[in-house]
Amino acid sequence: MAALTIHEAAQTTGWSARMLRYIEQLGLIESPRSAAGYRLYGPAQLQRLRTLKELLDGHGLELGDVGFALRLRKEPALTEALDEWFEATPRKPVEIPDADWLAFEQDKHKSLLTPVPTTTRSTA
Amino acid sequence: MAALTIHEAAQTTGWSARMLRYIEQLGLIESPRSAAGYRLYGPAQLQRLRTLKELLDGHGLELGDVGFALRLRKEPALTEALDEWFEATPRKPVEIPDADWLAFEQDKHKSLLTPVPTTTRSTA
DNA sequence: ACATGCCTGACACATTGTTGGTAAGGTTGT
DNA sequence: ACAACCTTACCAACAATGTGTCAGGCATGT
Repeated sequence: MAALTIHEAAQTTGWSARMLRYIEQLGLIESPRSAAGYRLYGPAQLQRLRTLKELLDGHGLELGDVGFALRLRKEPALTEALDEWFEATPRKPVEIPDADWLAFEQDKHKSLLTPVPTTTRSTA
Repeated sequence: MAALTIHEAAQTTGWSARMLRYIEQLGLIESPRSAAGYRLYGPAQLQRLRTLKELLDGHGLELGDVGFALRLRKEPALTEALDEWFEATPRKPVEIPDADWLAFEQDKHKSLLTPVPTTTRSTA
């Protein structure tokens, strides 16, 4: 038998079988299946599982984070939307020194502030 | 006093004041402070808050996801590490001149040659 | 000065994510 | 045939998120 079963793979990688299934469910590592549907872990999968662990440990990540990173790779539109949002940063454009930035901000307020009617606050 | 206070900003953006502080705590939107430490929300921040809401709704994200995206921008090493992991695709691992790997491949083929398994395979 | 509003913390609660365990049923090797 | 192992699905326990609220202490406007 060249490939390992899930419990064997768990043994050698340090994950639990439960987590191996969970990782697959997150779309992070898909193992081939036998004709009967058994997961088969080959060297590639084992390597990936081990490096995944290092990745998490080394950078303080969680599986969900890697899952999100995967989503970013699969959905360029999402990456783009995030890029756009991050670029609309409230930080000053590098060319404008602090004082000018503040003046700029305040000036902007006078013209286009409050797109919503009265700021009536009903005390909660 | 050109900028809005936190409750006013909450009012116009649809977030709660509590969430505005939470968002700041996550490092997503930092508002300038008055001399006494009051948060001051200018047009830039308000815009950012509104688009943040759209971003979350439109893509089914959570604040933590955006926080993680921020981390990716601040830590190129992290992005690189993830790139590396994702590129280590299970099809062609690094370079394993291992007989085991070939054996695994053959086994995989053998498995794939077998027709539909006897298990109750409901074609979802 | 007083009423109101902001600040930081902290406690609380619902929801969700993570991880383990167990049960019912098919598969495999001896 | 039988023991051992896999699969999916479900329940449970515990941690993390998201969100409200309240308390004690300054700040601000009238």
